[in-house]
Amino acid sequence: MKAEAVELMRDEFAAMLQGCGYKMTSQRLRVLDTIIRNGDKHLKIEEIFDDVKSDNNDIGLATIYRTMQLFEEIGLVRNVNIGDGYLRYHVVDRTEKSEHCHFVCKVCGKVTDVHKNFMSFFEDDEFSELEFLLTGCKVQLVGICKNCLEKMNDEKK
Amino acid sequence: MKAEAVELMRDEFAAMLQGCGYKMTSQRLRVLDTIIRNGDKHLKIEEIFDDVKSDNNDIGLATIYRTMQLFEEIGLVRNVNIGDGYLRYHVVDRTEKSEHCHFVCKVCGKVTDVHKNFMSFFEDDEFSELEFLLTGCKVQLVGICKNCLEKMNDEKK
DNA sequence: GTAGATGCAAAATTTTTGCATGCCG
DNA sequence: CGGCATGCAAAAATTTTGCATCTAC
Repeated sequence: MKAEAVELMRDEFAAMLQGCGYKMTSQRLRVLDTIIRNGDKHLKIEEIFDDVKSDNNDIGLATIYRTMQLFEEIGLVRNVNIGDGYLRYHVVDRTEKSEHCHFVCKVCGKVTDVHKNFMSFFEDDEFSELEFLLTGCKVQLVGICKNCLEKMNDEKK
Repeated sequence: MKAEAVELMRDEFAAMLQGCGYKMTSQRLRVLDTIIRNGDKHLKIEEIFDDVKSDNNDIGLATIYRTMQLFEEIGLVRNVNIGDGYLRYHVVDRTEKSEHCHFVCKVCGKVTDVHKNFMSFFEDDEFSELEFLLTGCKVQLVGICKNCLEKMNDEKK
């Protein structure tokens, strides 16, 4: 998504915020821009902070924390936990039927989105015995990415 | 698993440690005892700390951190991330074919183990295009547990 | 005896909070 | 204007580290 897209979304974004009793501010718009430009990067707070600051305009770290909590609350982003100890976020794609899953390379740590609906896996009869209401699922695949596999092969030679 | 079981495991445990160049200590044995007695509780560091301390014998918090890192390294435990911001651990059951998954109640936060092998879900042809070597998967189911569902029903009445 | 382990306290990290000031609606 | 938002700094909370001492092997 390009900067123009962010520009176009601006009104819709303001409406979302106001609908929940929040205000549109330049900081929130700049954070929105950053997370949309890095839609698939699963940025952590510090990375969002650095990116937002890079436009020669200061912002407080606390504002990033508060803004991401707000974005999560209004359903704009979701947090991803790849086990590296940082809060990471990705933009929610409303056209997806269910949350996508993440493949994490255990060599380089890179996260790759896998767009596939897993909910159906968990909605069959086998699970009816579990006695709870299932509303969502998070799937994390772990392995070694193509890049790292190639590097490992090169080193062998 | 009872205390006797821990006692019986002691030699095997010592062998595991020594095989990796580590020493058997009373602290490590007490931590082992705690995590085995609470096998399905997914304790966080502080809870392990409190439990180990409760036998009227002091231990340092740093030791718990170092011990859990060690246990993870030798494959005795695995960390679970239910998104509450704490490092949590569960004992690895070597009789399970793959890692089990966790159901997290979004009302009370309780974690329930679901013993089911999901790896086969991800090993079919649809995934061959993904271009990475899949070695494991973590599945987290989210919903509302039986207890909370009942409470919600009671409140309606 | 020696290398690894512990305990304590200090440090480092990450995240939250209080409060004066600023700015959206 | 009024109240929500921001920035800063201080505080909290979690985890790591350094070092003297201790202990397993």
